[in-house]
Amino acid sequence: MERGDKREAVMRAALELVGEHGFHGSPMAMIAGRAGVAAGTIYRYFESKDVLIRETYGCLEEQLMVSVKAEYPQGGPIRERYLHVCQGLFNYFLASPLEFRFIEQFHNSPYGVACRRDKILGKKEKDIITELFEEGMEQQILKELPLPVFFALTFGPLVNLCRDHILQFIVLDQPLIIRTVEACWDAVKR
Amino acid sequence: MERGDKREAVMRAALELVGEHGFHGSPMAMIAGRAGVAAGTIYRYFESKDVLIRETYGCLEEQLMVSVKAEYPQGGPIRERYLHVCQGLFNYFLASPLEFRFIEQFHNSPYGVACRRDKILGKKEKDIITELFEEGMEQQILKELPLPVFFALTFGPLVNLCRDHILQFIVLDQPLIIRTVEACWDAVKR
Amino acid sequence: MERGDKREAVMRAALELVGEHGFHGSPMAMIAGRAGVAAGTIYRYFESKDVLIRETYGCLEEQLMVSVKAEYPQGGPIRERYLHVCQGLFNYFLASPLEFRFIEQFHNSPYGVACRRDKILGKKEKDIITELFEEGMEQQILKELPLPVFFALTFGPLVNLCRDHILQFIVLDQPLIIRTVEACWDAVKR
Amino acid sequence: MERGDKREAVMRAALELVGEHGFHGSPMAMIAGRAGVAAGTIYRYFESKDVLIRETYGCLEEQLMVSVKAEYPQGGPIRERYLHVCQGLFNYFLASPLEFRFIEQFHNSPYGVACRRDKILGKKEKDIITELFEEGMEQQILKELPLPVFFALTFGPLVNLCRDHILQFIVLDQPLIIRTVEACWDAVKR
DNA sequence: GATGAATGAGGCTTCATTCAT
DNA sequence: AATGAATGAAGCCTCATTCAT
Repeated sequence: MERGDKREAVMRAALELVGEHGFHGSPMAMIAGRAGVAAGTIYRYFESKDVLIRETYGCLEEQLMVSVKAEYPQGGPIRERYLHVCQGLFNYFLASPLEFRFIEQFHNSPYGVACRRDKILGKKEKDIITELFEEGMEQQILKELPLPVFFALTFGPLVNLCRDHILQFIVLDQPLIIRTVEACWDAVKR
Repeated sequence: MERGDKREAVMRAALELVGEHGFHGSPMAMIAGRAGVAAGTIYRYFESKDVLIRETYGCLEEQLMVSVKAEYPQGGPIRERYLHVCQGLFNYFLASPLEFRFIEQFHNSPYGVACRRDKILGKKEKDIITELFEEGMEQQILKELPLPVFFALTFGPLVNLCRDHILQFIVLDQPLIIRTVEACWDAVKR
Repeated sequence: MERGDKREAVMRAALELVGEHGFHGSPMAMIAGRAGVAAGTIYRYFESKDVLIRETYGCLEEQLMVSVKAEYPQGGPIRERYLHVCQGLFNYFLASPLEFRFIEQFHNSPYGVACRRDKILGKKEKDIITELFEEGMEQQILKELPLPVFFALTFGPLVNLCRDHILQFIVLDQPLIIRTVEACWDAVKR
Repeated sequence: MERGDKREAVMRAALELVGEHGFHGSPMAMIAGRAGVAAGTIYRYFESKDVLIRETYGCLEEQLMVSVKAEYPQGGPIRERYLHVCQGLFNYFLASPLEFRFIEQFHNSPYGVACRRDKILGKKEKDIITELFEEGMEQQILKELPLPVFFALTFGPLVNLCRDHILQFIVLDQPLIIRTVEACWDAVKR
């Protein structure tokens, strides 16, 4: 296995195990085992378990944004852009259940809170979705609400349903996804 | 302290500590300390830590339903009942941040998944909210969607915003709560 | 074994093992084994290995001072008091080789340096020996030297010889001890 | 870098790091880093960490003896020779704090004990200082004492004070060094 | 019933040493 | 000869659970 591969393998193992059993159900030794390396080896690539988790999350977030931005109708009507983003997220998550589970676990942990704080306080670059909401409000197409409310109205249902789908409590097909996303649009539009 | 009191004290301590520090940040010894009992004593009332957590959750869920049902306009219009339930939940959670945090932690853990499975598969009695959605669909006031989608469109944003409020990423006051709940209504109504 | 006994047993085990193998040759598990308790038990009595070491040292230092002060000819001539202290230390150390080894290891470690710094900077109460040197200088019986030099001229040889004796590189009997102590007196006296 | 240079570099790095952080604060990887070689490379020159430490010590001891012998008034009066040796050692150690720290660490470790045993049991060649003491006794200039007592009376204070100086608990200047060495002379002389 | 000291498995991390390149 | 990634044993510490008092 080559150098980069090993790093990848460790992150992949962390992704899988955390997705399946949570952070506390995923000891470093188990991650190492799944990755096919010795326990000590992980520490050549990641300073600590915390760092491993955070970097794994970082990669996932990047992938996610890439997937959302793909074919994004920049400059198109707000509604179209909103539907595009939501459907993109749905499709990404449903196609990547492990990634979804990991991201969820991350957000529901001290890591995630700190991360969210940074984002809301604007320490991270303003993303495509924030822009969308701000522009929508300016154009009086969206309701006049604080940003976190838009995020809640959009990602709250989305995340909820992806989880239910992955846990097989519901089956989401394209038509249902579209109808759900349109319901979210009803929530945010004026 | 009497028998029942001791049991209560332990659950209260578990609630507080888990709300503050999560399951893994709340050792049994610490729960015992907070409850004012010896560590071993907890095991006279709860078979294991898992059981303690689950029973504590059970109590919280009951309280929650009581609070939602209070002054519930049974027989009134769907919209009014929907708004009543949502506002009730918002107000309950914002007034009980520890309870909220505990419930959230619970739902994002293996316990929570099993619990949710039982509920969706109908192993538990049909609750007031399910009734509301089913009736609304019958009357063609609500959209035609699977139940889990209604839950997602409603509780997704609600939980999201309560968390943000408790973490002080946003300040929810009554007007904003109302506008948010009305946005959720827009999502579910036809 | 009773509560106090267990604490004692752990310190005793630490004393013995550190004396024999040094700090790094004395893992907590080995100390526990020697003390006849489980590894985790040590942590009921001592917050960490560091604390265990420091408290063990503290006890030894107390014993040492008790032994030095016993029959101390307070108010007697400087020379007599000096010889008394030195002989007391020699006899204590030779009778307690494990204690000696531990104290030595402690002094030659980061712990010991911090401890020494506190003592020299006067953070600890002025001890009987410091008094002796200061009084001796005032009375012009001792040479005019900084305190650390007196300590070096006295404890340097003393510690060196105790080590050699314990390692059986030399055999110290009472006459030799007396002659050695008198040689030290020659070094400090005017 | 040539073969010899690399070996030197490793020993130099070991010296520095052990002097600064002790044996256990100086992992092989860190020594390698400081020396500018790969970790594995060290093992081409030294069988193990133990061997590296011992050989490094050996070099230092040689240097030390060279420094002591420089301008040594061979054949001169005992007192002059004694003062020369002691002052030489003081000056060497104060000018080479890392070397001093390393030597000290070495002596206070299992390595050091074995080393000392060999020296005292005469397995090593008789050194200049031993000669000095033996000659001084013969000439009845020095007290009649076993050799280890002379060593203790001389090196005990010396090492003690060098440490205090390096740790900045005292400042040794030439006059104070001279007065201290003379005090040691008072201890050993008849 | 209540206590809380004791247990020991298990978690994270370090580091001397090896070995394929 | 040199490299440095990989190994895995071993260290410190935590904590759910038990049991003698």
